[in-house]
Amino acid sequence: VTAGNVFLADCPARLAVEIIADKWAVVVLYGLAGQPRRHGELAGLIGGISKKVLTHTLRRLESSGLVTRQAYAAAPPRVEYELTELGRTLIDPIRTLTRWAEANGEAILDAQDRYQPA
Amino acid sequence: VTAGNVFLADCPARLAVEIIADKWAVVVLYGLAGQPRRHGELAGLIGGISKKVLTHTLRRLESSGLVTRQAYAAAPPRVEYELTELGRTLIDPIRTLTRWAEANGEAILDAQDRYQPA
DNA sequence: CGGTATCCTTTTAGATACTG
DNA sequence: CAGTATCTAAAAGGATACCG
Repeated sequence: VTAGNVFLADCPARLAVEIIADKWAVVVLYGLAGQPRRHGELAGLIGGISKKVLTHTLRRLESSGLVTRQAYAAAPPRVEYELTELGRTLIDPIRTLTRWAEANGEAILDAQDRYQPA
Repeated sequence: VTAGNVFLADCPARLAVEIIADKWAVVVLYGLAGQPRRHGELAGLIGGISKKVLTHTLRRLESSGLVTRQAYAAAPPRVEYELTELGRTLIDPIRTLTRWAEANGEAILDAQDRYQPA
């Protein structure tokens, strides 16, 4: 539900954007692209994310139908997270974004260095 | 700087993603797509954003080289915000994302309704 | 290993009032 | 109109310890 090209409050598109407009969510989804991953494996790949936040992020993605959680009864425990069909459809848009980021990250850092508040 | 398809901490792509992985930043950029906009005009289009947060978001986008701010000396004041060349290159990736959101927003809402914590 | 629980600090954001 | 200042509430996130 958009007017022209601008979001209106409370439209579905805006709600969905709120889900993915999250630093950790994007990084976690990207980490799950291609193959299922275990909790600790994801933490290692991402770097700098605490267990608490990773778990919380995964739960939120799970509750939104983007990720599945599969626990295998064993000692030590083994839990695998995997993108759902819906989650996989998000990877392309994310890749578009990360390609942009890789191409323009330096430009942004340069701009930040040069920026003088008026 | 990525290993396989996963972000490593502190790479430029990750930093750039942090800039755009922000609810308000995405919405504001989208609001500026197509034409320059005044402060109050943006606030009205977006809905539910306070002046303080809108100003802060615009400053951050400005400091990252994505938006320019042009103040015209007059009474009452007139300030226009416009995407930079760099900012305009971000609109396509954002559109890809919002198209996904519009197509899948309902599916996410449904999943959230059905979700039962294990 | 994959969590939870607790504590604490930082960040984010809303409301309101005021200014050039 | 566009913004700043102040205050406050709420959310996010890190650290650490503990549990099945």
